[in-house]
Amino acid sequence: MEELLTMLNDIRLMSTPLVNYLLSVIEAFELRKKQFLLKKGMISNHIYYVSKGILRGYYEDENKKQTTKWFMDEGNVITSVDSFFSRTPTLEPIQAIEPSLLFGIRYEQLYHAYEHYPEFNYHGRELTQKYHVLNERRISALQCLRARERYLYTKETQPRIVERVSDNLLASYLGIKKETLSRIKNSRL
Amino acid sequence: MEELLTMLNDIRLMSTPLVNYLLSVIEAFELRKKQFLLKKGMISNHIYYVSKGILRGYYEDENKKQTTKWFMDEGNVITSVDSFFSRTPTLEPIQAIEPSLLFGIRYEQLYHAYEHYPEFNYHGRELTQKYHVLNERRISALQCLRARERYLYTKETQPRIVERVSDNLLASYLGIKKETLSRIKNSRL
DNA sequence: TATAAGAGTTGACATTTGTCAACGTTTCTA
DNA sequence: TAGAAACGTTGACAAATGTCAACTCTTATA
Repeated sequence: MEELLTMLNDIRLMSTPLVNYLLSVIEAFELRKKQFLLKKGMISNHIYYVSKGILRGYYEDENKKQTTKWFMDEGNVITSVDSFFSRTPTLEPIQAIEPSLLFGIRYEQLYHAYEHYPEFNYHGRELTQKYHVLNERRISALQCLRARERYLYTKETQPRIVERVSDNLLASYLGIKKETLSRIKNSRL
Repeated sequence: MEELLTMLNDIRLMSTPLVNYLLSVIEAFELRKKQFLLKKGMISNHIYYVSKGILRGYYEDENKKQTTKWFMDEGNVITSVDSFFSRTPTLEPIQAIEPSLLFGIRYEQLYHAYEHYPEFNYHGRELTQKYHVLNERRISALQCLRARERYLYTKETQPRIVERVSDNLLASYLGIKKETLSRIKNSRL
């Protein structure tokens, strides 16, 4: 919890009333391995800070084929972005890959903070910008690079993630099959 | 200019001092067809509102192969996101596809507004969120769909863009070759 | 207005990646 | 702790997409 406040204060020092409000509404969530934080069809009502563990958001098509859209570990802020901000049922379930500890705030309470503590929009804007920039880079990688290069790029830019998740999940994040990833790793491609 | 203020007031009504500040720092920019708004290696110092026209941001690799990262037309807010927010030289030149009229504000003046008119962080946050959500959807399309489906999805979700740009540029946006796009359009794939 | 440059199409063929099936190894879990 | 499930690897082959070259048709421009 302390670390979350530190992260926010590092963006810009928060006033005591704002801090007190946040402390009064933020809740802790514990997840077991493979447990779901959000299931398909639900509206994402919380945004979470990852204190411990690693999670993924994914998409599952009609044929049950899963595509991992993101991995997030300690220090990151997560939600099903589209669902949370557009208030619609999500196509993107979120699942813990390892046992995880999160701190979450509800949508209404987040917007209450934005309305009543205008300074907090600064934090919201900076955090959204951060993930927006990361998404821009991810789009470049998906659009411009081939399978092998996407793997090397991801290993370079997100080494902790690559070490931490199974090849099965990593392949679906890279947009390739696990067999192809295996061949790439063993230089057969 | 009026339309830009309307767009911002629609997000949340702005105070008169904020409006006056914006009016004092926003400049108009006119571009001819094919003219550059931003060239590779420059730091993106402005963020722009597109009043008339259509532009693209793209990436060019060592072999001069271009990949269009986005198209934006009337009513949108554009910049080279990574460069603008991380204050680094851009890899993403921006070029007008048609003659265009833009209204721009400098980075320093935008942040001046964020600091001195806290209410404006609300607008910055909402706009960043909007494009963040669009990027999330684009990542899904790039990662989950094949060439033909990406074309149909883009025609469905951005019909104005598909009608307005050449197949050459559209193909590079879809991450495929113009020959492949031609075959898709003529149902040979 | 002649000429060049750009845009879209098509065919033949190459390359990349996926599919399916099989197998050994590790890790859960009843 | 035995059996099942998940994971990673490999081979043979199939499907998707790229490459290159040629050709037409339009559009821009000297």
